[in-house]
Amino acid sequence: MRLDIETLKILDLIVRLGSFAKAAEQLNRAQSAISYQIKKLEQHLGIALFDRSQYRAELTPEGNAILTEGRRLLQQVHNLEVLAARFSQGWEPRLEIVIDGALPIEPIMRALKRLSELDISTRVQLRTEFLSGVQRCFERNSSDLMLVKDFQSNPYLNAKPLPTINSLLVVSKDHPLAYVKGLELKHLHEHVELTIADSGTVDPQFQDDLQFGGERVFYLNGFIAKKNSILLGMGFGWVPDYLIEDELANHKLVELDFVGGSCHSFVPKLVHSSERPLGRAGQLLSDLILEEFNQKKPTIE
Amino acid sequence: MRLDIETLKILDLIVRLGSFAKAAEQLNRAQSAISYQIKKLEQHLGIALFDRSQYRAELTPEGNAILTEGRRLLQQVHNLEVLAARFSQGWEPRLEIVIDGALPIEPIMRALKRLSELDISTRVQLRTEFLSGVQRCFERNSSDLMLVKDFQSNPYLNAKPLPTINSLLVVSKDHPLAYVKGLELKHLHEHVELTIADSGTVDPQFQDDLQFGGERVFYLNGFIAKKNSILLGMGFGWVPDYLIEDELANHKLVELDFVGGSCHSFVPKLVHSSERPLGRAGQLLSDLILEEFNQKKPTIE
DNA sequence: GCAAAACCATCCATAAAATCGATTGAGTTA
DNA sequence: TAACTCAATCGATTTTATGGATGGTTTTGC
Repeated sequence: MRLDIETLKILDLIVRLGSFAKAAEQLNRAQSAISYQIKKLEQHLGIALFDRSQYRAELTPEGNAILTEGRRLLQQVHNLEVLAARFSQGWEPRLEIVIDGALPIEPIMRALKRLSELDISTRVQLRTEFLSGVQRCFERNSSDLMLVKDFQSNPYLNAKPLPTINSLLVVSKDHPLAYVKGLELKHLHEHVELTIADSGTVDPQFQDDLQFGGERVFYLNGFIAKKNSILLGMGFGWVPDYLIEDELANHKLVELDFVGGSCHSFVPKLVHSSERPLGRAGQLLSDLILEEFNQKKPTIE
Repeated sequence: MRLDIETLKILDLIVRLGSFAKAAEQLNRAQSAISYQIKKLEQHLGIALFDRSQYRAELTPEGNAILTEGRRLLQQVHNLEVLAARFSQGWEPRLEIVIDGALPIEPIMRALKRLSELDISTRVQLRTEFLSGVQRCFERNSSDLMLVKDFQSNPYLNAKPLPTINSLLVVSKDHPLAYVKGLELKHLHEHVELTIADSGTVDPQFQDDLQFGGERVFYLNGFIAKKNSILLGMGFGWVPDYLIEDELANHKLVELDFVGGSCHSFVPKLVHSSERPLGRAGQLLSDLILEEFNQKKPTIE
């Protein structure tokens, strides 16, 4: 004999309609069933919810207090059922995404915002890693989606290409290498290279294959820090072009004239594993991300 | 087929103990009953709470989300049951008290504070009225207790005396009446009388019987306002002595030498109606109020 | 002022549900 | 490999909820 939700609903209905009989009618039940339930509730709680001394059964003050609490409870029950309904419609409870810090964050944020505006119950967790750290995090945490610059393929990973991003080899306009024509590797080795620490490994041999192998390499933990360091003249390095459009236009940064090339393109991928199929929110977010990327950043050859 | 609390408790227990079987044992039920309830819940919610593909049934992410919400719900159910338990032990849900503004508020506040420290669920409502307004409010609102200077008795009202309070007829030291010996009524009539508006009636004939009937009477809405007005030299009036001990000691206020007497004692009463018997909190508060009054303000002859 | 209607409690028979005990098959431990 | 543990399932049984009828009030409508 326990407190049950159904009886609280009955209590609420009785009070709203004003009588046991009306509540019974509304619920398509016999009035005796209503009386029985209320009596049972009163016995369980050990208090009189209704004062039956008058013609109409009236809520006691205690009953009123219980009703107030009970209504709060009913609201919460409703919330729980809505949550369950969402899940049963395919909305997964949580969605974890890992992205490479080299990719622009704005389209992702716009996609997340649009997802959140749909008022679904899925909780989204976003992580940023670098280089191999993305895939390592994706696999270790069984994440649902990853946005990578590059990844080790396997039969279960399903990748969709995103618009190409160009990385430029740049340096501050005040740096000794600026405006020098026909730079060779040996020239670069005389200066500090700024790069991003791979968050997936501590072993330098697996670092970014775009490194030049000079003696002085500074590892930074994000492209914003890298860009700022380059702007301060600390060294040279690769930076995605979308981050430095302004600085290139006003010549605070200049592209190096490196004989090996100063522009490097890559095709970022949106990846998920078919071992862990995407739920409804995952599919939706996946679509939104593709849409946002393709809308804002037209592909460059 | 509705969501019921009992099943949420079972769900919680399964997860805490780690298996259906252990939960069944703890609940002194057969394991089949537990399976049955969980299956029913899953059908009701339309989602799988457990993943049964492995040896041990494991919570799905959806199940985990439901469990989290469910635990919140169980907490609320528990609160409701505690509330009911308090009521069944005699703690009434609310308690309304009306006091006369002429009485000192500190002992009442101390009593209320001590009551609240007992962590009971009774909500206390306090009102301040003046003179007949106290009883009018008490009767109109079916209040539980009143603290009055005076009241119209009836067979159902049960009054307990509180320590005597003295009202003094005082005036500012700078007022023309100050230090005048042998004042008669006609002298008083030449000056402004300050008094408290009876909150129970708008008809002046039922006003405080201590009024002097002069032509210029200012009605104020509280003793603090009255005291301040007297201090400013606006007129004379009765003020309870506990409010003006300091001012009398440093002679900012002086007692009038009125031939009709300048000190008027009254015995405040703590009253409740036997038509509405006090609940447990009412009795307790009643005791606390008596204790606080008798402790702090020893009776004066 | 009287009859009809509304209100709620109670009783009893029955329909619906939860539970038990036993069994099965899969997985784990020693 | 034998002994356990785990959870699903099934049929029988107990427990609980419901419907319908009745009775004692009080209110409403005429």
